[in-house]
Amino acid sequence: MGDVSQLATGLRRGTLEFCVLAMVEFEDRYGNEIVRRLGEEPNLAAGEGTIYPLLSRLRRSGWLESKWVESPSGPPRRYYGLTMAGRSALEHFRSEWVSFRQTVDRLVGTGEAA
Amino acid sequence: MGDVSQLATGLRRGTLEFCVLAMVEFEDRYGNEIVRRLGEEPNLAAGEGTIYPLLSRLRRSGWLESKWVESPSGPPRRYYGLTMAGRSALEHFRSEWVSFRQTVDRLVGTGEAA
DNA sequence: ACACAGTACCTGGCGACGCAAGGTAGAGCT
DNA sequence: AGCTCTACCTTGCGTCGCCAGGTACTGTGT
Repeated sequence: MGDVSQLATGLRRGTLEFCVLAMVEFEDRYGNEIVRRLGEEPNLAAGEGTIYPLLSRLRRSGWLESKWVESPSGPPRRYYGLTMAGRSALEHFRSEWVSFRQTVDRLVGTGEAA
Repeated sequence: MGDVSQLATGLRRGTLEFCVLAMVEFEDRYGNEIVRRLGEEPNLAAGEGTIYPLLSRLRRSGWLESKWVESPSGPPRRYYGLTMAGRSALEHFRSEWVSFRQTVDRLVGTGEAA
């Protein structure tokens, strides 16, 4: 567990799903696209084995909805978009995240333990 | 999983251990004390069943060391302190955290997906 | 002396989730 | 027909937070 490469993995937990929600907030996207875009974020890079199950979970939770769209070249894609519930979940996360971020900054940031 | 109360749980993952490291950076503390202090942090409250195994892991990882100290009233306490490795792990987390925090702020914060 | 509460430590089993590896299938090209 | 690229999904594993339960030492009241 003390492995350094595992550090980012732990941080992703509980945040990644909301980053995905945010990615489809204004524009529908499909799985492989999300994987590629996240791959460009140094701290959030996640493989297919992480994203596809995550998308399925979010769909089952009712936060995402999907529709199949034929690709101009290649197999059909499943496009995801936010549901009402997903939108409010994202909003809720935003406020929760601000609070959480501040707490961690205070405890860990400077070393001034509370 | 869509449960709201689970939100903070996911966020704690990968962060809690470094908050604990930070708590014993300048002063040795014992398990129950850490549980109580974390309980006062709204976003990081964690029970004994979380903290004691966490402390054991950090000890096995070589990031914490411990010594038994008799209590002025009550059973003996196991006090934890940072090792050299723990100190550098904490430093590493601090820089990693800043980077991670910025990425999440950018992706989720305003909704302006990258 | 005895029971009882308070403090302090630890563990077993469960569920959630990230992830590597492996699997299926359509589209296009030669 | 064979090959490659794209796209989707599943299986099995390890990690970790957490609930519930368990042990033990100390001090207090009767």
